Amino acid sequence: MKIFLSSAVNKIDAKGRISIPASFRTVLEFQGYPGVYLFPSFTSKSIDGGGLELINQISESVERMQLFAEETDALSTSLFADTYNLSYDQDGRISLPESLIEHANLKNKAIFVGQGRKFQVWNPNDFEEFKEKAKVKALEHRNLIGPIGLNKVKFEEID
Amino acid sequence: MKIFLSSAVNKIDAKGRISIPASFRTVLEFQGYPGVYLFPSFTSKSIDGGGLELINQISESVERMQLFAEETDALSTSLFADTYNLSYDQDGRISLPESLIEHANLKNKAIFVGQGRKFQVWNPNDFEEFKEKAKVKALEHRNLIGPIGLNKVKFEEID
DNA sequence: TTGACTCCCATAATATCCCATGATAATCCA
DNA sequence: TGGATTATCATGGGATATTATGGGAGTCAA
Repeated sequence: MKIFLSSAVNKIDAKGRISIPASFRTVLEFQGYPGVYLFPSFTSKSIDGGGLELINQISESVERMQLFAEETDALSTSLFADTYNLSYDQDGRISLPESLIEHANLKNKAIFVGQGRKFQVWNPNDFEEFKEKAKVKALEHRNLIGPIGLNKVKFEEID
Repeated sequence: MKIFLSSAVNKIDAKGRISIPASFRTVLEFQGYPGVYLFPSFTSKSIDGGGLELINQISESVERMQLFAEETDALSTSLFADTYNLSYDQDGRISLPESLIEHANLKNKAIFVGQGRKFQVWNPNDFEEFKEKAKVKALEHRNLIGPIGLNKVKFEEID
C-alpha cells in the first residue's frame, strides 16, 4: 500500500498522545523512515502530514524556485519553520506540538484523513463542515477525473 | 479473464464478513495486488470497487490536474478520504467499514455487480429497483443500442 | 519537588488466521 | 453416457494477532 487512504477518528489522551492509524504508519514505513512530518495547512484549519516522499517533493519545489530568491526565502521560511518531524512510540503514538493543536483547533479527538500522497488531521466537527464543501467542489471537477466520472449513461452490448 | 463480469449475491455473516466472488478475486490478483479498493459511489447508494488499475487511474488523474491548492485538497479529500483498501483473508472475505455499509444501506446480503474495469456493491433490493429504472431509460434510448435485444445490456451508472 | 516526556505493560475490542462443512460445479473413467 | 470422485466455493466458528488506548515507572531538566 503506497498512498494514504480512508480516515479514522482517534482520541487525544490525558498525556496529549494520539495514535497514528496503523494503515498510515504502514505507508510512512514503506517510505523508508520511522516518523511523520507535520505542518499547518496553508488553506484550512488543519494539519498537513506525510512521510519522506512529501517532504522531498516540497524541498524540490522550493529548490526549483531558487531564481526568485526573495520569494524562496519567504516560502521556505513559512514552509519549514512550522514543520515538525515526529517519531512515534512503539504503540504508534505521537504528541502534537502546541502550535499545531492550536492551528487545527483540536480538543480531545482528531480525524486523520487520507489524501493520497499526504494526509490531514482535523477537528472532527470542522472536518464534517469542510467535507460538505469539498463534495460540491469535487463534483464540479468530476468530469475531469476520468474513471469515476460516472454521470454519463453508458449502455453497451455484452459478450 | 481481465474484467469484472456477471453478478453474485453474497451473505454478510455475524462477524460482518462477506466473500468477494471468486471470479472478481481473480481479476484483482491479475492486476497485481492482493486487495480491493472500495469507495462510496458519487451518484448512487452503492459502493464502487476495483483493483490497482482503478486506484492508479484515479491517483494519476488527480496529479495531472494542476489545480489551486485549495481545490486539490477538496478533490483529493472526497476521492481518498472514504476510499478503503481492504485485503481479504485466505477465504476471500473482507469486513466492510461502517461508513460504506451505511452509504449502501447494506443489511445481511449484498450483490456484487461486474461492470468491466470496476464493479459495484449494492443492497440487492435497491439494485433491483435501480435496474428497473435503468431499463426504462434504456427503452428511451433504444435507438442508440441497435437491433440487439435489451436483455443483453450492461448497465452502468446513471444520474 | 513538579511537569514533560519517554519506555513498557495491560486490556478490551476488533480483525485476521485457520480449519471444517455443505453445496455446487468440474472432471474422470468404465 | 452416466455415475462417481475431485475441486472449488461460500460460509460458520474457534483460536490467535493487531489495534487503540489507559496507566505505571523511569529519566531529565528547571
